[in-house]
Amino acid sequence: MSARKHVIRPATLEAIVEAAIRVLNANAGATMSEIAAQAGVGRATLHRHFRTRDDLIGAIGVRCIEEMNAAVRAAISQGQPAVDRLRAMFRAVIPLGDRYSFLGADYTDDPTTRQGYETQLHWAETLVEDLKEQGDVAQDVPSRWVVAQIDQLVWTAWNATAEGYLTADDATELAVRTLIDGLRKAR
Amino acid sequence: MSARKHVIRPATLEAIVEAAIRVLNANAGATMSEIAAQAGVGRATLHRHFRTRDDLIGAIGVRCIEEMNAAVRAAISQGQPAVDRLRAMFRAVIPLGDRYSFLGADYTDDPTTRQGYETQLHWAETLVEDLKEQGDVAQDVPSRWVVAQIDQLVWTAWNATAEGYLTADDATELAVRTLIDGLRKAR
DNA sequence: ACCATTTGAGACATTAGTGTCTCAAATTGG
DNA sequence: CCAATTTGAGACACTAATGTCTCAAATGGT
Repeated sequence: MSARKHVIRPATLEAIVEAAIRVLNANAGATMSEIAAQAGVGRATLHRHFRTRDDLIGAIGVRCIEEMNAAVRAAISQGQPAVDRLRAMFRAVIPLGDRYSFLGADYTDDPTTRQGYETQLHWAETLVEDLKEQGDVAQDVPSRWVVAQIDQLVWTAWNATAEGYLTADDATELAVRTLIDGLRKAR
Repeated sequence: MSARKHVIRPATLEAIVEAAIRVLNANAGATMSEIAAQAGVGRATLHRHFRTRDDLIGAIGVRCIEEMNAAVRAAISQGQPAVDRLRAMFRAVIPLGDRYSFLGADYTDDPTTRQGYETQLHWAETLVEDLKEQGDVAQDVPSRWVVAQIDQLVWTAWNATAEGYLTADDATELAVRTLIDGLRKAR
């Protein structure tokens, strides 16, 4: 990101970023041409505002992560019990699945992205600690396992809604239930 | 796969396949040169036995899937209760994680691969049906969700052992427990 | 309506990877 | 130990994508 002489037009920026997210989620190896075409923008314009492909990927990576962190922050309130925070987090993040799922595949080493990711991780870790304290998760389960499980559940839940066999709400409920109580039977 | 005039030497074939699996798991976009180098083999030899890159990927894809299916088949016996089959499957598959994890990323449309994948899926589906019948999984949970969960658990479990915070046995046990009973507390 | 500035289109050089080929050297089986 | 055949190394043509540049045309602010 950066433009010296050229100032990007907001509409152009918007078109590029949205197209890039859309296209890269469909195909992590998509080319600049494809992205430009989908954005309805000349390929040169892409390079004008994002010198290299990595710049572009880095920029939208940052955007997605911040979008996600913002959604989570907006969805939870401090006093809530841990399980409710977990549920709120799922509810906030699952609808965003189709926007940020490319982040896993198109790995970037951008420092800002990495930092945003650290924030998420840290947030998840404290959530897990709270879940343990309140007896929602057994103490003997490694926290890293729980965090990994939460990550995977978000992905599975997004997939389930994308494939259409669950609504976002049902997926949220099922994710919480799977993590805490398992699938044996409802309680 | 296929060689008209040249017959591949078993040692060469082995070196190539193993290197390809290793390298592609580390980096799904790895080049033929990298694979050849890692196999200690000339790049031309790669092309001699696998005309195109897709041929190579297809071939090792088939190999991995068959390896996996064989491991599962060997690990379970017919009369077993569903939960035990589930456990046996985890135990058999988790150690193979580092070999077949590239299959998800480096997507191939090879018909044989696809068929092997269908076999796995079908197998998993009947397992889930049996789990439901025996009351290990609630009837109201969509089977696709359960299958997806199992898939994810294999991956998470492999990851956990790769990162070293769980032994293969502990990961197996935890995976079963997570799926059936959830993480609230041991029973 | 004008002027400054961004944009689109296309030409261009560059790079990286693929796939083919040839020939000398190494390996294997008999 | 010899003959047949695979292998390695390098040259080669080809393709696809990246990134740069220029200039005419569209756009937006005033």
